[in-house]
Amino acid sequence: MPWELKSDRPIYTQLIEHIQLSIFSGVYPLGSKLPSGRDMAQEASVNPNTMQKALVKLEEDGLIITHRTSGRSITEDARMLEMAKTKLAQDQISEFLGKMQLMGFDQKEILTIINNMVKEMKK
Amino acid sequence: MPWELKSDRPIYTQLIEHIQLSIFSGVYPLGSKLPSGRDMAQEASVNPNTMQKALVKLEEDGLIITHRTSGRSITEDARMLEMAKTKLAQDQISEFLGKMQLMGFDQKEILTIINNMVKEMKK
DNA sequence: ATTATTGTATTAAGTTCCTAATACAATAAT
DNA sequence: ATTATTGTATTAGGAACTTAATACAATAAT
Repeated sequence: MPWELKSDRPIYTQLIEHIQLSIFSGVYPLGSKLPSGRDMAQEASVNPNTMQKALVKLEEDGLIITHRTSGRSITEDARMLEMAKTKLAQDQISEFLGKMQLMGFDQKEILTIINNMVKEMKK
Repeated sequence: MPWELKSDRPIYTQLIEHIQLSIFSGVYPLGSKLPSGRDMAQEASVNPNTMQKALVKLEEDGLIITHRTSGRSITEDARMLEMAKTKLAQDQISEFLGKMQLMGFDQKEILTIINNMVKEMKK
């Protein structure tokens, strides 16, 4: 899968999303070793520090583990990965619900609008 | 209601949210005249241009109307206001669903997680 | 007609964020 | 022991954004 980096958004966030998808979809299996940061940077045509920033965030989220001098690997624990995935979702949802409340929507309204939009998407 | 401006987020976005709430909750009734931009800026202890930026955005969203030299007013049309409110919600939801999809979640998963979180919130 | 009040445009200063260049540190490989 | 490879830290340049200062334009009020 190519990296398809655009300039309308920070590169490192796009790297994060790309690698997340690679992990979730099994491109990098559980426990497998990742290419070195420099190699990944070169493959994505990106400065090593930019890739570094993405990888550090992914470690904070619990998706990958770094071994000081021998590279990084995907977490071995399937439940850990599923929890990390759920946490990512919950962070997004919290932020989303917070904004909606700031705009004056209550939970009932939010659910109604979401259900309508999902219905539209399924058409 | 005080303005309660914090420094962890752009001021103008907080002004937008504050004024939105004032409109949605009826502090500024439909069709009523708003204080001048300068007055509102002073009341919020903010530079006039910062308030200006918030007001321009609110006009783009269809919530208020500007009369070149005689100030601004809230839209008179209740349906327009309701539409503007819904559009704000839909913009948020689109952005949210987009991020979730980038992270690899499908619609079913998204709905499941949201329902669980809303259940939690109601406790 | 004059003045005061309104929104608008221009410009600049300050800040934060992103990206890159470079050097450093630790250790696996030989 | 030496070397190559790994992640890390530091620093700087530049871009984008936020806020502010100031001047301008139009018109309602007098």
